[in-house]
Amino acid sequence: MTTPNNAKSRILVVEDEKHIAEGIRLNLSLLGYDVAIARDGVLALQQWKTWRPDLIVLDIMLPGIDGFSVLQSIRLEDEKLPILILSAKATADDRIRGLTHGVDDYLTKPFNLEEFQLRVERLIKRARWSRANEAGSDAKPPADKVFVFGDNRIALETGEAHCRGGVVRLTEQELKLLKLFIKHRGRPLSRTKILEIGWGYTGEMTTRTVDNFIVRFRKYFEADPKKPAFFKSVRSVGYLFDDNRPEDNKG
Amino acid sequence: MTTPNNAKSRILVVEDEKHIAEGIRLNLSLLGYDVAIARDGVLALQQWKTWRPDLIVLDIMLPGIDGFSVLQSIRLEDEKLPILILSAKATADDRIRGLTHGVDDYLTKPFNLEEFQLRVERLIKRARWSRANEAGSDAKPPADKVFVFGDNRIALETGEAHCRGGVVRLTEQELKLLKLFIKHRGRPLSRTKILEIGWGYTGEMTTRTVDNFIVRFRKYFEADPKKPAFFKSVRSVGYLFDDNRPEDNKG
DNA sequence: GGGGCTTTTACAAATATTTTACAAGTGGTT
DNA sequence: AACCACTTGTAAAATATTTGTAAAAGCCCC
Repeated sequence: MTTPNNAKSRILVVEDEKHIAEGIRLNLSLLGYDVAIARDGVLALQQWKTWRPDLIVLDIMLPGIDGFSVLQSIRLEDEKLPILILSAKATADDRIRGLTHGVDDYLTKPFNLEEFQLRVERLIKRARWSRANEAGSDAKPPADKVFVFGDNRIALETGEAHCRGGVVRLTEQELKLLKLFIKHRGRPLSRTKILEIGWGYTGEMTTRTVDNFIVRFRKYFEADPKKPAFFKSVRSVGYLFDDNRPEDNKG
Repeated sequence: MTTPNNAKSRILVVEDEKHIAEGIRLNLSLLGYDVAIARDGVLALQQWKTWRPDLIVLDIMLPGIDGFSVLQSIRLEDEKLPILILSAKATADDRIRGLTHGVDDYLTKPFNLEEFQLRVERLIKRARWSRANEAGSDAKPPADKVFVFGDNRIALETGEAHCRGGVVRLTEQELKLLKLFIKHRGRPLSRTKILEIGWGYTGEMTTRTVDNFIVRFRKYFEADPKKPAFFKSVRSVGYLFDDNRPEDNKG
């Protein structure tokens, strides 16, 4: 499967046997990764520091500093960087030793190439998910003080809502829920999620609480509560707050 | 404000051999996890739905629906939930099959207990990192996955389908089935498999349910529903979703 | 103890899914 | 080509599930 890579992920291969290293490099390159090779532990650490790879494929048997030391050294500074160990021997004890030190995956040589590729892809994918929030991405600024949609104007600080029909003072819970919807505007929110975030409930529960709030919101803010334009329900999921912004300047 | 996320992590163990299951439960409990056991595939899916575990330990050989169907069924709805496979046999092919379907880790029975524990902890830890940004605090994952075929555009996250004839909001079941087809595009899917993965049914059954969904899909997405270009039927087998992609790169 | 919320309860209404029933299609065999 | 034994397509009826809503019951704070 071709991955639509915006930025190629970087993989550092630490392996002293040149032909193996090159083989791996070739393969990962074909998968669309940016690959670098380090032939010993010192170079590995150096590369890791300067090049900041997204994944490290690490041979355990290395000249000089051995793989485990490299591993531990890295883990002192980066807890999350995915590391996949390649090893000739692999007793349970070896694997345990690796896992204890924060290895993510463990393959024994000779390994099946396809399996290797799949494992690499999986690790990279997971790391991406993790990293998503790290950089803060381009989160929509959740509106400063006043949020406007349709004919409605809501002062998020004070909870004063100007809508068709006059001014309403929103209650605390209403405001909380409304903020939640605003934050997630444009995508469906499951009832469970809503209850979890807004109420701290957990697990399965049946309550019509949320629905009642929705009813109220629709009364306040919808031109025709029977045909909601903003607070739409998504059957068997929950609700979707859709502020029909004329132009959604994305990105 | 701060979400009440102090709760113990939940682990669902899917395993039919009672003494193994209990052994695992005991061990994981001692590590401080909340453990539940499901003795077959159907129960597993049920538990997963209602209990929302943070990790699933899945035996492949199960009575009724097999582990892979359970796996696939879950992956249709949750891409990220960490899943660790336990299996008696473990050829490279088995592992590849698992990894292809989004398995996170693969252990062969009999396994070393300590290794098992370490792997579980690692998976849980990583999943926590990933989950941090989910909906808990801020922001939204940047990319919506959109699948395109013919004149149709389907937002897989929200279930909004743009097709000839306008936009349709797909129902849960439609979406689930559609994802299943997309995942298996180009390959025929037997009715039985479809029912197993998409519905959790097991055994022999006669129902026209699937066909009805197909009818609907064809109505939504086919230029000429009578001569389907995408949702083809394969006589005496089932259906085949064929997105006529110009080129399917990758060998 | 009253007033203003919030949550639960209890149905009615809306919508989705599954079954039923039958028409239509397919392939193989004479 | 006509027949048979299936298999698939489809609509409509029957079920099942999910939402909408009001009214009753709980809570909490003066």
